Amino acid sequence: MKTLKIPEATIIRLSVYSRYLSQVDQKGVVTISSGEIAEGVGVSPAQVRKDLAYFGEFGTRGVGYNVKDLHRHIMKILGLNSEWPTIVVGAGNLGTALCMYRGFRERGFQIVAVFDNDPAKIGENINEVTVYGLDKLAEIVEKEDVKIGIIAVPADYAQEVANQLVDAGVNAILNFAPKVINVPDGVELRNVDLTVNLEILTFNLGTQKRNSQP
Amino acid sequence: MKTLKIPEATIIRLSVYSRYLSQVDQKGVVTISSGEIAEGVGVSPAQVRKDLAYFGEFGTRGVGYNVKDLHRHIMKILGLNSEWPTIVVGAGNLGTALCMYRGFRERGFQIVAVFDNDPAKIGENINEVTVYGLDKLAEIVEKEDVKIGIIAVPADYAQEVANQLVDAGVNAILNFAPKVINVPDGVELRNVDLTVNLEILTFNLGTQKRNSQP
DNA sequence: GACTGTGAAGCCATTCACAGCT
DNA sequence: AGCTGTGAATGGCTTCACAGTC
Repeated sequence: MKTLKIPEATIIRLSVYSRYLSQVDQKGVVTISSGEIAEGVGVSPAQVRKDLAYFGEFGTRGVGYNVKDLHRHIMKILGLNSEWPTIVVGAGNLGTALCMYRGFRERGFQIVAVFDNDPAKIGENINEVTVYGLDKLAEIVEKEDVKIGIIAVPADYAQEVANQLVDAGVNAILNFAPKVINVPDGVELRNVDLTVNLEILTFNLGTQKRNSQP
Repeated sequence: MKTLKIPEATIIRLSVYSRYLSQVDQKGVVTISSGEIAEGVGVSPAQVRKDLAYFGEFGTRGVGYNVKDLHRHIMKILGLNSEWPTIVVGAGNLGTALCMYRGFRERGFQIVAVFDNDPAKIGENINEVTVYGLDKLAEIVEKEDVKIGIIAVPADYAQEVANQLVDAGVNAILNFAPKVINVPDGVELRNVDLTVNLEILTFNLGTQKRNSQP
């Protein structure tokens, strides 16, 4: 099978393109060029074309891309043509915020349950999502056919929770705990470290000062 | 001045190394090799050495690195040897979660104020941080010497808020709104898009299935 | 004339492999 | 003997430039 490897950077950009296209579509625009997309999201036109070319020929030479078609294609590529039942582990501040975050549902990620070990929280509702004890994890993952788990617990519990998610049958994990965790082959893992991003800013502020006389 | 360009990936890893080193330090370990760091954070030993080599010679050949020294050096490189007063704009779920998030304060990012336009929220306290109207932005940025602003408002307001932050004198912006925003040269900008990360997972789940017969 | 799709070139980051120090 | 620091080699992503299509 001809599966040339796709750069992760390309996937990130496709995700950005798709959001931009849905904005443009809502304005009623029918056709768009790689240059206009590039302008709208801050990359080069060649980059846009190259990214799309990994997956097929979606445009018309001399004309551009049909906005609706291209948007639909990208959503399909990203696997967003169907719903993804998702769970959050950790009903603290971050976990609660994630449950309430609208952006997830808008893109097809429906949070079907939250898990926490604090008895005071179990049984409560966060934005119509019920908090369960971790002992219910496997049961709900199976019943709701959950493939994606989000870890929003303190760093010290992250690995343990990851293990439980894997055992329960989850295939993909988004980890918000600032700790490196290990998962078996075949389980997808991504880490979002909120402080890393602030630290890149402070690093850049430091070098900026250093380079400020041209 | 000899300022060879540092890859951003290196900065991200330095941030991860520093957290790992503080864990190791707390266990009382005095010396560590590039191989052990690599093992602990999931990269190659050569990568660790290369990353550090951009900034100087911190190790001892034949021995390794002194944990405390290396940690201190990396914190200095990242600009984390002093406190960074920080503000959050948007007192919704995400903004509230960010204010309550302990990880920020642990690394020296102190959130000194939150801003929102909702009169019902103004004057309230979130985790000892007061919510102000946006009209107080410039005043507080100046008074508290704030360099970093975090945007946690809906996508449609992100650019407007970014402009106000820049006008108020903020040098660095962390944007959580799923929208491309523009800032003038000299202002550092990073975007954290929570849904992008989920979408990379779903993309990978899709290709995984496709490649599953070896 | 305008814009896509794509091989080739250029550029940047990672890995290799070994000299140099303790 | 063990481990760092680093030039050289590799691999991968981005940009260039142009042939192909409408």
